[in-house]
Amino acid sequence: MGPPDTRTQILDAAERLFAEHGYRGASIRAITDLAGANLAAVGYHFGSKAELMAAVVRRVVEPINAAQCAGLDRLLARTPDPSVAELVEAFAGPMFDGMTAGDEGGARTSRLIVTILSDPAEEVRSWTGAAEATFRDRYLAAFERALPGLSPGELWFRMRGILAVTAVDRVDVHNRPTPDCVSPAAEGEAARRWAITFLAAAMSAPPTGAGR
Amino acid sequence: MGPPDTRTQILDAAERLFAEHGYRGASIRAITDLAGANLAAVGYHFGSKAELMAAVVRRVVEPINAAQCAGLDRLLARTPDPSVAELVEAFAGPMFDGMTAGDEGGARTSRLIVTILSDPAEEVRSWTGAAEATFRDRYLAAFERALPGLSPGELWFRMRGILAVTAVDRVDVHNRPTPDCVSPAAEGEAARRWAITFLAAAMSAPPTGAGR
DNA sequence: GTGTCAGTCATACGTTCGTTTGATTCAAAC
DNA sequence: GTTTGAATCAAACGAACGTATGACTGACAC
Repeated sequence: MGPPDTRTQILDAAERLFAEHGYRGASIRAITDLAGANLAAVGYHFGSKAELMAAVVRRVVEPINAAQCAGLDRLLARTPDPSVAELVEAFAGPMFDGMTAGDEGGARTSRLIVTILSDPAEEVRSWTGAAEATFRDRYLAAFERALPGLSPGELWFRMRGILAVTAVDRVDVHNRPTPDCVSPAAEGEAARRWAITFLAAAMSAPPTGAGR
Repeated sequence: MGPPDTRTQILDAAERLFAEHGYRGASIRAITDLAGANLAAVGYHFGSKAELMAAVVRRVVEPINAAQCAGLDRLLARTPDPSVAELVEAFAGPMFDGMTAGDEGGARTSRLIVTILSDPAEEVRSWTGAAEATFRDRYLAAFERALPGLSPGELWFRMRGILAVTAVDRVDVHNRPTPDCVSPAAEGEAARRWAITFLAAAMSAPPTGAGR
């Protein structure tokens, strides 16, 4: 409730500008201006622009990862063999939570995640906490049991498909949305249910035959 | 067979470096160095860096769009009501074609497309030819007929899901691929079939109920 | 020979970038 | 009152950027 400290205001401004203009496109001058802070504050509080980006990403990704992890725990505590739909909901659902406050229906956070995923800069790629790899493997194992007969390669492909849809599908990839359609980003709850439906069906598809 | 002219070599180098480092991350100095051309050649042949990017994108996207358009024509010439799987194949298939020569299994071109889709720079977004909007609406109408009962908003969401999966799913979104899995980007043909399976099932999902 | 012109070249300009520095502020500690 | 240390500030640094300029090259036309 107290006045937000400079560090937090810089994080907020950076999260917004990194999402809007990408890592390279957001200068620390623009960030500190938006935050109402001095140019040197980034160096003082974070060390460098790259470390600021890492802090921003950590703040966004960690709660999502924690929720994904907790969701799987909750699921496995109930049954050793969750359904595909349950696994999809537990994995993809958290990406839609906490994306509504101050965020245009999640579009901004989604764009930030896309920026992270697609930015080829080496410094941006070293964002993930150590926890990510372990719980991801746990999901992989759970999906593997729910989808017998699926090759490891195809399962891996499909898990990345979940990431792709949840992240990309909420930003305006087309510059001109069809006018007679409701803007998907405007309705966070609808997007969530659409995504779960879409992905549960996709994950449940029978294995691709080896033949042509 | 003749010696490639400077213009083409710059286009090749730019396509590669834009894909690897993004629009802002690839300097025209690095591009002209890789192309073995002079720094001023970009200005001479293309006018500016933005126009170079536009030329690169046009060269990559136009054959894909043409193939998507032709695929729909071929489909509609056979039957007025193609199946969802046929429509998915016609729409997503061309994104996997012509991505094998000189391109690491399509990963590089995919990354370039992701760069285009996700880069928030205004100048990058004005890439699409006028043809794109029209044939996209034709696909929209065809999917609408094949999927009665789907709201326009959800249909729109699903079509963007196709783009997300075909583009993102072939780049290494995770920095550490699970070691015991075949790298998906390495096998272009497998990725193509996996994507079609994945997306056909996803598109064919029943409409999301209005209820909670 | 002279003129023309597309292409290439070295070089420089002005801007913006990330980072660093050293002074300054100010509340708490003693 | 003095000291301390975290925090903020204006200012400057060198590097890299996109772009512009003017000279040079060589083939072709007349």
